[in-house]
Amino acid sequence: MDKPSLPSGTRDFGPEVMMRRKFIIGIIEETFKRFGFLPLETPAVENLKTLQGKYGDEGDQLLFKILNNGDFLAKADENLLHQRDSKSLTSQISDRGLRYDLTVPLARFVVMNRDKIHFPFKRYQIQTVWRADRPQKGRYREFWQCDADILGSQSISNEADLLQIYDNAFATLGLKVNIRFNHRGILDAFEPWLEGATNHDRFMQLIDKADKIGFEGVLNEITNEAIPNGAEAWTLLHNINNLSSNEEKLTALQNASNIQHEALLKGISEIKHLLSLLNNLPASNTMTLDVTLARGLSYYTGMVMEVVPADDRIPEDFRIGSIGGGGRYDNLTGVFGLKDVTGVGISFGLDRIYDLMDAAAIFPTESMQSTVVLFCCMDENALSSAFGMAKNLRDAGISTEVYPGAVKLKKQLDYANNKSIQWACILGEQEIADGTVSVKNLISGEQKTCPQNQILQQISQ
RNA sequence: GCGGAUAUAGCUCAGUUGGUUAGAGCACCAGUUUGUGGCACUGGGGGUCGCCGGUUCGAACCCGGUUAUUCGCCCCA
Repeated sequence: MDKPSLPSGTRDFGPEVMMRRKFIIGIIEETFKRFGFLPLETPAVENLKTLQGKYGDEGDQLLFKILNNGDFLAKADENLLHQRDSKSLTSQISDRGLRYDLTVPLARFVVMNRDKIHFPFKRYQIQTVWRADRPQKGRYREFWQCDADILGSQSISNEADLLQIYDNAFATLGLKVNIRFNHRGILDAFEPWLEGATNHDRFMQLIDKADKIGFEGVLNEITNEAIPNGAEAWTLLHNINNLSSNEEKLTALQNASNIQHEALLKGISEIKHLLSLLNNLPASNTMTLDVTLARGLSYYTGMVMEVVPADDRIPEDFRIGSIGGGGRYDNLTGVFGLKDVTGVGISFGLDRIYDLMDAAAIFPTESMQSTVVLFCCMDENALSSAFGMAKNLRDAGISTEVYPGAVKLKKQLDYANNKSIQWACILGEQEIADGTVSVKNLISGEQKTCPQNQILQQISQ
């Protein structure tokens, strides 16, 4: 018999893990709802046409593709088959793939349902996505994203809402983070100075690595690749970032002579607007303008945001990238034929948040508990009384189990112990005869015998 | 797509220059205790040492290949 195994980059989530994942999901979902977002789910499988060309060449390679059903090779091109040309053959033998993120399915949904949707459209979506990436620490082939997006509203108040969602959710989770934001307009303003779009794209790719390789590391790479004025531009950004307040950074940007550009003015004014909305609201986490934040080359066109852990309970050596990110993208639905719909959204990286909270050991105990009361019967005759009492407790909202069968008491109490059940209600010959039940507190060891209709009073003391 | 590391019981791992019957802890089962858990003690079940081949009188150990996992790089959450 073959040893059972999992495909690499995928995981089972056992009951203990699921309890904690649900704890996280519950808080994120509750926060989304409290800001007026409504749920959306889309299929795991999308047409490849929907997915391809949306994530760049690299992204296309990372798509999981599904073989067509039936005799899929029969209609395939003879030459391509003979040449073993996998890439060209793919389009002939695979029409569908697994979704790669939640944003493209959202765009597809909005375009297909434009007659039913009222803008601004606020939806959240908590589902699995798949990427055929090489797995490594904090990176999986199957993972979850928790997205909230607003479509069809240009107002910066949406960005303000999203930053508050980050702050609220992580505060409720009990994890300290740093919320960073930037505006693509600020970075776009560097394009003339860097002498063109190609240099600019590469520059943004490189500065995105600052977290990993530091100021010097980025500077070296920029120098190696001889990006015109790259070193100066990077130094300017770095110096601005070292200023202590968001306002000082904005002033410095305004005064930087090499990057004066329409895009910069738009970026600065939108950030000022954002800060004015958030100014008087108390926040649990720091929100800092990080002028080096680029977030890849993807579709972002306005504000970009990112969440990084900042909790001292996380072990020093536990390095993991961002645990959330988002931003504004103009013309989100353009590729599907619906023009001029702007969108802004954020995403929570559930799996990384879990890994962090696990490493920092900050899951509250209530995220672990399930059953509160276990009925232990000494003989089969007691089971029916136990069922009656268990129903009453459940009706009162208390998670209750009746141990299956009248096995040895030691075994039943072991079971309760392993499951961290707080109360054992023991029913033997004596209790049944007297119409009582022995209620034992498994934490203190205390045990009292009481009438069968008074369990609730016993355990709520 | 490229590089490094690892692979021994259900899990985490020991295993001496290559030498008899491959070990520990945890978990599981039973007992000490026929109605009282956590602790302790005693006993028990459990292994194709990833797989294939080679060297050797003899391989968990050395060599080659292969597969899987994992950590980095590219890229990303």
